[in-house]
Amino acid sequence: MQPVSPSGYDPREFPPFAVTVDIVVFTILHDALHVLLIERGQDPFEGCMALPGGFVRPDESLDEAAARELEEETGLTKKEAYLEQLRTYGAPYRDPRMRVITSAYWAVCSSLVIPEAGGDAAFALLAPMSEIESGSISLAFDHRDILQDALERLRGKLEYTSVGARFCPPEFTISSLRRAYEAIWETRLDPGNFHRNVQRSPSFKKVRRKPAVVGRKGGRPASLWTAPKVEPLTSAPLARRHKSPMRPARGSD
Amino acid sequence: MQPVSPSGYDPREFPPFAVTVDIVVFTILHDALHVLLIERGQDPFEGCMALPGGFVRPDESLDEAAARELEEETGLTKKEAYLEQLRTYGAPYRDPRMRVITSAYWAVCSSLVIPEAGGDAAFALLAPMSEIESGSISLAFDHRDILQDALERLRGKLEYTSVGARFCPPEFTISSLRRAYEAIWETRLDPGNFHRNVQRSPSFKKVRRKPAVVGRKGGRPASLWTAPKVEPLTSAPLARRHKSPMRPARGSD
DNA sequence: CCAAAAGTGTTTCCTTTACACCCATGC
DNA sequence: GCATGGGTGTAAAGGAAACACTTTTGG
Repeated sequence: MQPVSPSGYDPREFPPFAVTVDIVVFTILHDALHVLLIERGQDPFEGCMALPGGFVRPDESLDEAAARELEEETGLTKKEAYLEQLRTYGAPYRDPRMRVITSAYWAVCSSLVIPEAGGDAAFALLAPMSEIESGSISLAFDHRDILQDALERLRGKLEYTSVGARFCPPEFTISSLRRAYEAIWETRLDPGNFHRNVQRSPSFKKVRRKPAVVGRKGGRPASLWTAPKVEPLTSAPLARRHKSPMRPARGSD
Repeated sequence: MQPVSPSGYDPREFPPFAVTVDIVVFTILHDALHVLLIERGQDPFEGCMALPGGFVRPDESLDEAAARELEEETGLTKKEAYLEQLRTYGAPYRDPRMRVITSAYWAVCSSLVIPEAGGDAAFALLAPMSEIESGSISLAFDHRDILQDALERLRGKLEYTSVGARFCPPEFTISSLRRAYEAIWETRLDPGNFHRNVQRSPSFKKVRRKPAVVGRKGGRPASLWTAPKVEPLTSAPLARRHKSPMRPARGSD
């Protein structure tokens, strides 16, 4: 039989791989970055937490599989969440049962309703990213690595793109966007400078002034803004990511 | 049978995927960015050019497969080339024969000896990236997309990391590094400012002064430098990537 | 000597930063 | 009024860009 690939191998000679997608779903809760985890009720890593995910079907692309799994596990559609491939993990024994490679994706959403656990079905929770980094949560497979890589990617993209806006509802205030940045970078940002940079950025548009949400304590009502799409920021970043963990801002803290 | 994954599927129910790696090997030739391509002699896309690559074996990780294929096709080891995963491409019919997903990698090397084509064996060539972008080369599968994504990643990483040094031999002059930047970004950079930025960067170390290569026409001999590892640039980037395609520099040209 | 490339100094300009201050609202 | 957060002004500090100039070689 003739070889059918440039490297001289016939695909049919090769043992099958299972291909999955795993999704890191980020959201902000109580001014802290959280990720969606699901408790495994089955054999490998039973009782550990794992990223939501599942097998890629024969008729769908990786992106489609990720979008489908995201919707199945959270109800979020492509309109409601940002979704991007992170990287693919393929160590030979990352799944002890068989050869599985997984394309990890990361998603950003502004709010997430967690289905309540019913009976012994897998239950889901939003875990603070800080608890994952501190190692106090047991994670299945190589999901700790994936989460670490996803966090790194998120923190980087926050600086150079408008993806941060996806942590906020479609119409949001500049200060709520700033609080998302502060949560993700674990830093404090100057409100005045941040405000100016959002104003100047062509990625953000002001919408009609409107009395904001109910639970306000006082203070001037904020204008609402939108970010029509996630795109690289031309002109200046909204804020700069610093190496040093915390930078004090003026005023009270 | 019990479901064995959080999403309730048994891996054994799923049709097999073939998994390959494809590698974008970048190098500088005649002050222009080139990539290694191989002519396909077989069925799908016969006569088109394709990225080097091959099937992932059952006992190796994706990174190992990429490193092995790189060595098989170019002779380059991990010491001699930088190698990094780009992303994974998995459209259902990207290979018309069967379901194949491919993890694309990109590599950077300072020099590359192309094995001469023998008989009707697949022959390799270094193609200028400009010719690929202009569309004058027929590429197999989705390899044009992969090359475009790889170029974008390379251009970005050039700004924030020391990966550009891998286009130069282990010991190199600052001006040869600058010429690599100029080739990849298709721009001109100020020699004085670039020099100062390399000097200041902790990622670069000056080695003993040495009379440089033979084919020199005159001019003060340059010091040699090394970049021990590819890492994010602290302090300032060596140069800034501009949106506008060409920026004139002082002096002739 | 001159030409050419390496490397340094310096000025100008622009961005970022820090923070003072005013604005608009709830209580 | 007063507290609170929204939003603007601005001066000082820092860094990048442009380019003049010095250094060191080959011919």
